[in-house]
Amino acid sequence: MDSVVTSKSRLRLWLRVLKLSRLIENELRERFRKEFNSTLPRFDVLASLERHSDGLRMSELSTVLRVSNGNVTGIVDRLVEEGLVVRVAVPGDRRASLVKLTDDGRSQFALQAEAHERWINELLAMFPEEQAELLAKQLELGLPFGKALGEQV
Amino acid sequence: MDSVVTSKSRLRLWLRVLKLSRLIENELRERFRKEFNSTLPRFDVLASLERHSDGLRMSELSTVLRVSNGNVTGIVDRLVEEGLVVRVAVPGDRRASLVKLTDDGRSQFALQAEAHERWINELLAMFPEEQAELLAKQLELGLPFGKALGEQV
DNA sequence: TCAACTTAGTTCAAGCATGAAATTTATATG
DNA sequence: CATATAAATTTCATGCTTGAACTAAGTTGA
Repeated sequence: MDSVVTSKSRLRLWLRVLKLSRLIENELRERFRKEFNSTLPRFDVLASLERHSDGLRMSELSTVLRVSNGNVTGIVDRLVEEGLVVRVAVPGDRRASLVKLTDDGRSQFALQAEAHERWINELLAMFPEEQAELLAKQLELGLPFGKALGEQV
Repeated sequence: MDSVVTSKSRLRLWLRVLKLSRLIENELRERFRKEFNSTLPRFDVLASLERHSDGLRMSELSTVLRVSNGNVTGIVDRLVEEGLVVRVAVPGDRRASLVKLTDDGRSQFALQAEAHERWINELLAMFPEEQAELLAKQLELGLPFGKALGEQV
């Protein structure tokens, strides 16, 4: 019935996913700004560093977060200015640097992570836990070209 | 078992949705750039205008697309430069203007829309149609604070 | 009429994101 | 060793996005 290549159902799925993620992201952006005078990208960097307590190189950060190198440079610059992270020299390699959370960064992150989890539960409240679980599983299976890269989460 | 407010399953769901939408968006961005020397936001504007052939005001565009006014100004400026849309004066109201597709804009959009649909099918190929249908439906139900605004899609 | 308010849109500064070019340092290879 | 190549990061130009401030035009009502 449909053409060989094109399925309207996938397009519909994509539009739903996009709409949902935009909605949530916009709401989170606003809350991060108001509550913490911060942003989602900064939170993502802090979260990655929290998970890797030995620190991460700039290039590792950009792999884990799947964003460009230049992007990470800017975000880390601002986090350094704010005293939430530091760039530590790497002994064997003067090109590289290791980014680490400061104590302040770690405690800021703790606050933000608690709020983040609470907000997500609030914003996705229309999905009963069982359904959320199921949906997460279905979406996981389908992760495309997920060629075992950094594998965040 | 879980705390009253917080459910890990919703957080997991959110992270899946975010990951999937980032992956697709990044891929689409790259393809729009390479194939059409254009962007997703520009495509979104063209798509809205195609749907509303009488044209849309700036404020209507920003409502439909759920982005800020200033944002729409910039994107439309560039589309006007490229000759894909025009700003038409509104008879009764000298503050407003109606944005409309040009013939060129309409035919550019046709090309892009065909490719877009094809790409989505390719990128979401791991979801069989039935599953895509089902997932789309489940995600639809849950649309939060979807207070019957512009109702894109 | 005309001042107060509202509405439509633009401008602006800041931040995020990209890809390409440049810089600096490390590593090979002759 | 010396030079070529590769790797880690930064810089830069461009574009998207926001929220806040601003301009211009329409609307209201004393």
